[in-house]
Amino acid sequence: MTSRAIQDAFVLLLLERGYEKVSMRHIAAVAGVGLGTLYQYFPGRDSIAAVTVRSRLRGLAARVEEAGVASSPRTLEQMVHALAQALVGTLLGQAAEWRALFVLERRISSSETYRELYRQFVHLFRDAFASASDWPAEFDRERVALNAFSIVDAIAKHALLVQESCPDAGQVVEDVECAVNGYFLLERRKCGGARTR
Amino acid sequence: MTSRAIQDAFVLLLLERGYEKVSMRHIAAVAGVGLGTLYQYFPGRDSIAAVTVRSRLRGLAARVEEAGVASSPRTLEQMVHALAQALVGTLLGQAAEWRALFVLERRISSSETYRELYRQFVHLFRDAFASASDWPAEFDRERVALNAFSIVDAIAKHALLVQESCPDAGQVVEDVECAVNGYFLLERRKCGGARTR
Amino acid sequence: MTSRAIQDAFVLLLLERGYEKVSMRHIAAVAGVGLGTLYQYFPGRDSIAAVTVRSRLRGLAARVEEAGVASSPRTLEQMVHALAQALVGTLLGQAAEWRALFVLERRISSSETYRELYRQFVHLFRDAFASASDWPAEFDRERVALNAFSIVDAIAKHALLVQESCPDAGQVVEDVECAVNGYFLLERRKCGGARTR
Amino acid sequence: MTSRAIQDAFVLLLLERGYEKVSMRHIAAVAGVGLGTLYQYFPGRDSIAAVTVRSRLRGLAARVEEAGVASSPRTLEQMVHALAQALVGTLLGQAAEWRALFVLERRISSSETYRELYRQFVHLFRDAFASASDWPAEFDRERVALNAFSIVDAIAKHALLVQESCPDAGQVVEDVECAVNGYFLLERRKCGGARTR
DNA sequence: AATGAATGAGGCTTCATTCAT
DNA sequence: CATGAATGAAGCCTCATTCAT
Repeated sequence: MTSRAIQDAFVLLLLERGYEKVSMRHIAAVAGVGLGTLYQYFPGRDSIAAVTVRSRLRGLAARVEEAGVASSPRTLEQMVHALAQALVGTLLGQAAEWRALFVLERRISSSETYRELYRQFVHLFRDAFASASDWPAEFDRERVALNAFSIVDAIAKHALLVQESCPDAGQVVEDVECAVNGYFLLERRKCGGARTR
Repeated sequence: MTSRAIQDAFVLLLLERGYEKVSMRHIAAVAGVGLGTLYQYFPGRDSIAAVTVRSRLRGLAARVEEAGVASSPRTLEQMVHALAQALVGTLLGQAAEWRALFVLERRISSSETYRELYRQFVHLFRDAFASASDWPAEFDRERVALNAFSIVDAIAKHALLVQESCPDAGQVVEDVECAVNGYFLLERRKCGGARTR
Repeated sequence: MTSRAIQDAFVLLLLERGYEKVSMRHIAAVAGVGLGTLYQYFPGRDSIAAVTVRSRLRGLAARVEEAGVASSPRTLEQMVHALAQALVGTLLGQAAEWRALFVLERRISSSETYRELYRQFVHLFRDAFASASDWPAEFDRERVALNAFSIVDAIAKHALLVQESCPDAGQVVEDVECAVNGYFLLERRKCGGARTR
Repeated sequence: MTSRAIQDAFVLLLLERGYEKVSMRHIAAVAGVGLGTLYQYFPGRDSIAAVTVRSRLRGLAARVEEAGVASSPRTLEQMVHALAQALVGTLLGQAAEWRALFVLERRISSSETYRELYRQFVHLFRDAFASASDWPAEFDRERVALNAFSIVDAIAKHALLVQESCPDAGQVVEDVECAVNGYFLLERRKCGGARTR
């Protein structure tokens, strides 16, 4: 599809030259379409950036959601592993591209837009966790999912943005699992303690 | 001084608008000088960025060095605390500014330039550590200083670049101390083990 | 055509203001196109000058060539007259313009470019002369054409560049014919002498 | 003298870079004075050009005048030779410089200024000729001197401006003498004819 | 008198966007 | 729908000139 070709061209050039040096002519040339065609699909330059970022993030969310949906019931730990694997694996698999997209996102989205996006991922985590066979009924689903996602997001973005050379995905997944499971443990204790007191 | 006013204006605009959207006319206006004056002090736009970043980093180095120099003798742990306090305190005290400068630096300096800068900080750490009262004579000064600085740098930049809202400086300093002192402990053990064997 | 309009505007302004004072905005305004349009047709300011000069010279060559081509056979003297008439007539007909173009050409073309251009005119003369009914078979075509063209060029450019007020074209043509025919006479004598010896 | 140093610097740069690319900073640097100093001696950039050209031409006139003044009486032919020798010798001795100055003069002087300058040379010739021992009393001094100078000027400028490589001064002087003496001959005949009729 | 820091007009060029085909 | 020629705002930079020291 043409819109997809345009977005792919944009991402390619974003990596090669940085956002401010990606011109509409470049995009059109790489996408293999006419200059005017860009304006048939997008109202302007910034829009290509915004739509591309959002579209890629939707794709990321879809992959993570898919990993969280399973026919057979799973434990919470298995679920954490599956989600972490999907998220971290996808990001580090195309590290440079995702790095560029996240940096760009910081630049173009308002904090409002950003919150909305964040919430989507949190809901996704929430639903996945809730489907786990051993999800503690006493957990505040919204709050726990938010915290869990924050942890995953922090570690993954750190791996992506800070380290010069890309770290090993397996290691990062392990770190994520460790941190999230540790968090769940503490949450359980809090709940239990509150109850038994 | 005029050069300083220009650099200050540049940093201000860098924070407000991002590098690519900082125009020479903007800088001149904010610095309160004529457009041509910019070109009396800097050969061009990129140069303002480069000199500003380097100058700020030299200032940072000076503050850290100052913190490492003391009339009374100090233990290694005290020295680590002093250096970490100075570095982290300075960075997080103006977090947004330093974030912007580090991001910009990634974009404009060659890896060569970057290495040179890194080395300066390592030497600074090396000399400070060597002046500690309990610096282990058996340590390889160069290597140990390099590793110690890398740890500090990693944790500080993480705090600066990754986290959305600025973390508490005291907490970050604690983390840094913990990590560096732990590293020293392991180094000592290695050396001791090697000797007793 | 737009490219032609730009070149015409350039020549007009070249006459009025001199090369260095012809700005892109002036050209655009006089050509009746937008500023950006200039850069659709030419990569930059110098290119407009270069292309314009070359294009006019090609036009000149075309007119001279046309004058040299005739259905009915002609004597060498008639051919010299026809070529001289075409060349001198064209140059002096728009003396100021050609003066400016030649001065500009001196400034922008490398000697290499200049030689290439010169050669084209020489070839043109060579072919025209060779088609004359009484062209001496014993003439070295290349060399004789080169010398003949050099004579014509010298006299024509003198008339164009040196004299303040434009001289009479008829007079200049006469001078040219006289010089070239004289040259042919001497060449014939040399060849004849060589043969009879 | 400072003014002279400035003019010399200007001429040097004029030869190297062409008028439009000679900047005030360049001139100041080459002249070894401060930028502001230029404005103490000349009201502006164009003035440096104008004064320099005029000054050099005055120098030229002085040399020619000197050649025309002699203690011992001389024939008209000797006078022609002396003047031609001085004029052509000076011009071709520094051909590149004079070429640049004459081209520049064309660009900056109004036709009024030019006429004034021309007249000075004509008067100079007039007085020199009048001092010749065999100056024909019946000659109209003004008119004859004007024509004679025009001839000299035309041939000398031709030699200077048109020819790529500098021609031999001796040859040019010979040409000049021949042309001027021929002119005098015809003038004498006219006068004589008018008288005998 | 000499200096050069400061100035801003003006030149070249790029590029997002429009619009007629 | 698709195209790309045309446009002009806006950016970078140079340089003649001024003026306080």
